Amino acid sequence: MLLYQQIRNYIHQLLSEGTLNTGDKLPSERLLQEQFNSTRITVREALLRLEAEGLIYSQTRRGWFVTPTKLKWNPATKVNFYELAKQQGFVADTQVISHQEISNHDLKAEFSASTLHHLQRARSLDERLVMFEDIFCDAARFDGLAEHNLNGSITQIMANQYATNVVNEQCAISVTVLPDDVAQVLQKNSGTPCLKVIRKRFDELGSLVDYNVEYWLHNAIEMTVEGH
Amino acid sequence: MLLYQQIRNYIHQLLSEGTLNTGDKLPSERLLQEQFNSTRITVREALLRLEAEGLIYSQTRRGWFVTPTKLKWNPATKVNFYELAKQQGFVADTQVISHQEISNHDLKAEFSASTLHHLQRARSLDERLVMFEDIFCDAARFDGLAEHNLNGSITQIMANQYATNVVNEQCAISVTVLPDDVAQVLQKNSGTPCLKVIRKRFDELGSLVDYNVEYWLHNAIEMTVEGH
DNA sequence: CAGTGGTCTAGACCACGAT
DNA sequence: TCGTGGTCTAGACCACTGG
Repeated sequence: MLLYQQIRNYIHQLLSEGTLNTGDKLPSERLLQEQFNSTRITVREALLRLEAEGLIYSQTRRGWFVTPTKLKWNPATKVNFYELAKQQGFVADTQVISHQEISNHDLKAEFSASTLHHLQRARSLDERLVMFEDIFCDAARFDGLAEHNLNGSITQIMANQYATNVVNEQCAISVTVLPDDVAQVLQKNSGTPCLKVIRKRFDELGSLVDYNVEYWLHNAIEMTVEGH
Repeated sequence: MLLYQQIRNYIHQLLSEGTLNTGDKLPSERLLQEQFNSTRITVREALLRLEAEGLIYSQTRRGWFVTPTKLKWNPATKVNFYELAKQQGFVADTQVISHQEISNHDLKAEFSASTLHHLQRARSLDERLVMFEDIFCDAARFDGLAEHNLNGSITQIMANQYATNVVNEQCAISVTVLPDDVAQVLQKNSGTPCLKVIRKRFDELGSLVDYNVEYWLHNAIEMTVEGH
């Protein structure tokens, strides 16, 4: 059998035995290298595959760690992020990365607005950064948005402060890697796999309320969808 | 800038310029190595990231190729696979990998059945293998299933031959890698990233009709979901 | 047959983390 | 200061593809 598969199997075994548990640090690359009389290149081959598999993740120059349980999330329900996380035993947190009003953006046409809010946020579960999002919405419609607490649910602010209710939503879900700027915020290497979710949300009149682009670490989330 | 990022950018550029188009073969690893005065390890670092990004894919010992457009698919609608592919300009194909009746499986309880059909199929778009699926259903309920054409829509067979209609469906979607046996069928390396979709489908009475596990090459599909 | 990707060796230097 | 992962060099052999 291939050497990197042997190493991979070995880690699999440590995981299934319970020798390694959620959040634990793996043996260092150099230790594994010695243990298998191999080289770091080969060891990393195994580790990168385990990462792609979603079982482990790395923290730059700190080590490799066992991935926690995935958050189960249904994009079609409007459950509050904190509530959802809490139900599943996570402590959730949100931080605003930036907020500005922009006037030259491809999305202007779709909103038929001259100025848009552009809000960037990052979210973490149990102190682990797992998601980055860009939120766009009409600046005129949501005038003074920034005066509210942007760490919480935007949906709630829209409902309570602007009498705007989302009644319809379209998601496009694909697998890709974190863009470089996002990777930096989430403290990951560029090239880290992710689930990209583009969400368009509409009000009763069918007009676009907001346009969100979310990047989820691929090993942090499992999506559920119900049909018909 | 990092060398592998330079190589990655170079390929990005070839793609955006149109020098490389859908299905084209990339320069060989050794050619890129010379061009950048580098080594294959570094070149492969770049290529593997581009693969994770979904832009290119490799065919063992044949080369690296530009990924075709992704199929847009809504798991909650019951559109025929062939029809969907055709609408988007693909030629679709399905092949049955295996079919057997099994009597010892974890799913037995969920079906409250003593024997299950286990059908394995692979699907391709434009001759490119992109999906593998395991289908489980009650062997007693769908007695003689194998006498029908299993290359087509199972949903249709169930509706037309067994008066069974799916009215409800639950999907769980996650990112992982192809299991080794699946990788072999799809002619990929084990460790290839994929989108895993577990689908449970129910009839009017709320009883489980079938249980499907689908593995989609991550660069072959984009899912769309509509909510509320 | 030559060319390709897949795997592997045996090193190296760096920047950053923990202490 | 030392251990860690991140990046990189300069090779090698193999199995398979394609002509």
